[in-house]
Amino acid sequence: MTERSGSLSLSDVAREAGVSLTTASRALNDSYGVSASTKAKVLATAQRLDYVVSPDAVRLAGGRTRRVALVVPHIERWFFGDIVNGLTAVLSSADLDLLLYQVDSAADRLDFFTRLPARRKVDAVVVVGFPVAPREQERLALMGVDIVAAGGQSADYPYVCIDDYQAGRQAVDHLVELGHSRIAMIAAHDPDQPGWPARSGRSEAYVDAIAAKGIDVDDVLVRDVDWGGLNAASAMASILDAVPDNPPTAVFAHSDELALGAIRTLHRRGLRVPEDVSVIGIDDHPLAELTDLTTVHQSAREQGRIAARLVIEALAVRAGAGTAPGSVTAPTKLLVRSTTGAPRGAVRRG
Amino acid sequence: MTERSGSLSLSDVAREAGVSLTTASRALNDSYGVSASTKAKVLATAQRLDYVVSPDAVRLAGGRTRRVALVVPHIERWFFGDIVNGLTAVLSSADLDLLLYQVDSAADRLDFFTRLPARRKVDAVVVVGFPVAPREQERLALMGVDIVAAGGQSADYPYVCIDDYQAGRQAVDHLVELGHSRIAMIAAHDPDQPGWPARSGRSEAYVDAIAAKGIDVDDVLVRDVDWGGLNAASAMASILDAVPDNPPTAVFAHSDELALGAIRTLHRRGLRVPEDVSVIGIDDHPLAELTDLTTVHQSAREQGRIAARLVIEALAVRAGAGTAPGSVTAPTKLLVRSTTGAPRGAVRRG
DNA sequence: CTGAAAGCGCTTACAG
DNA sequence: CTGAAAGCGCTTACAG
Repeated sequence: MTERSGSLSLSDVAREAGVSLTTASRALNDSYGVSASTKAKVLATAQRLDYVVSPDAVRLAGGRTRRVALVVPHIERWFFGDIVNGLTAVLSSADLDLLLYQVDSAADRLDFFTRLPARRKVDAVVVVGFPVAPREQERLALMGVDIVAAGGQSADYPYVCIDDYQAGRQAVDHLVELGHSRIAMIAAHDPDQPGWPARSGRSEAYVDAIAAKGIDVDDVLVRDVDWGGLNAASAMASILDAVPDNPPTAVFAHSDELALGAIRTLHRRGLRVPEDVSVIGIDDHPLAELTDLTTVHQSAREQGRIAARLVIEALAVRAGAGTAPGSVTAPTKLLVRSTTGAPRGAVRRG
Repeated sequence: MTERSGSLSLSDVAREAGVSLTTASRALNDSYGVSASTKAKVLATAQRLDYVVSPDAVRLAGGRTRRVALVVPHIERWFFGDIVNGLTAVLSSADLDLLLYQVDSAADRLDFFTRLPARRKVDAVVVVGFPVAPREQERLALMGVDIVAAGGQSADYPYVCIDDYQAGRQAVDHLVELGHSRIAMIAAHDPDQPGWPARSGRSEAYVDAIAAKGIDVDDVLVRDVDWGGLNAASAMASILDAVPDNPPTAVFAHSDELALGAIRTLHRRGLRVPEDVSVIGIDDHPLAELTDLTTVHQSAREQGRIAARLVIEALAVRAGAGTAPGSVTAPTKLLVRSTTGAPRGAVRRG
């Protein structure tokens, strides 16, 4: 029952500094109407006493909570984990706490969106990796919290994400430039997050890049799978089985994990990478370096950091400072390693 | 400024139910001294009105926050991410919120341990993957919060983790039983988390398993590296270079990522796995399945779930119910896939 | 079993 | 520029 372990309150600071509670509060909050000298005195006292504000009291009294909710699916996956990593780093340096809500399934989402709004627990929410449905947007709007999207766009919220079409072009154009014309694609989608439109940018890029070469897309070379390396492995096998006499010379996978799955199947079928088949992914997953996978790099961590900054800016605006945050598109970059090369024919020609 | 978006308070429920604020509070909190009928009436009213308690008010008034802090390093790594996944799943079903604190460096830790205690923001803290130093234990004790350790033991806190020695024995014994006697080991440690003693259990197991066969450990076959596949790749190269005429016939890596790094070097040196060298890891990382890696399986997610239950039990005890949580050792299991086999000699003998 | 009252630590009109 | 006072939504002695 040793509840209060020595932590002192604002009134302690006020008394010690010789001012009223009101003034102490204003000084600490940079409110208007406090002389410079008084403010300095209060700040110094607070510092000396190691005073730390009680977020709960602030919230109850109508102030900000200094808490932000992070709504994220599949936190165990590299991309999301790295976003969280970057996010927490800058959020904590701004003295903001992070409430984590994992929403893998549709049920989780419903639960989150119906529960959070009940009592405002946070000042802002960061939605990672999935689009917010119209009804969910309404609930969020009702709360009056600031919202930021990371790893994708959503509604009109400020966002940070890569340009999926651009990333796709970087990957497929690389294959095309190498001389490939028979290029397979393994596209991914998350069955629990239907309607995520961004991913399709990668598919559009594939179609365009190939069309630019005057070739029609051969649907038999395209597979759409649930997320996961194993599914990609099956998809690759399925493609190979469908065109035994005329296999693709290259594979564009929507992600590195998918690419790794495809490579596994290729190896099992006795095909060499890249001699027989080139493979490229997107992400630059930590394992991509370990497996010498050619890929299109993106930094999830940096996107997390940017999302945090977007939140901080939005909070500042609300507090009457700064300007509304603008969305940012994170850069992507082709990283040629050892899983792509010129197709056989091209080599022979040399 | 539309602050309160229709969320109603306990007094609304009390009025509606025709009881006092006090009684309403007691009914909702299962406190003693409320007739069954009154309690039922209050509960029904609260339900009907969609009442949700304000955690901040509760906390301020001296109640519980229903928040738990998770202190975890490297959340982007599979093991930690999966622990978080399991943890959030059961915590949220118990209506507990999770505050995430990432502590990768020593500076992060200092920051966390000095800041959190200032104002109790949580009822419990789950420490994942690193030991709590004595001074940190003191700060935590001062807060009067419940503490649970996951992914390792720490002080006298209830914990959930695997038996590292046991896991190590399962891995090395497998190699020994296959007929290997020249077994290398790539051990890992996190430079940012010195003093984590659990890992050494894996090393002890290596020594014992080999000694049990009457063989002395050859230090030239052992490397201790910073966490990460690339470091393991270098370590493997270093081992091979050290004993060019008498290379190991098997490698025991402390984790799957390390094992994958070792395999990469083996392949680059033209060595086949498992024909020339067997490799085994520990974890059963998602990629282990994709790479057919033989390993010792452990479920990080399950450990996360168990940690959450430990927290819930501890909170119940504090509320006067249930019994103190007991620590649990999560099971591990050898999973033979395709990276281990009998050594050449043994094969020839057959 | 039930209720009136004080208090948790702040912020914010409202008056100087 | 500064302060006394009310109130945020709860819990918990203290009295019935």
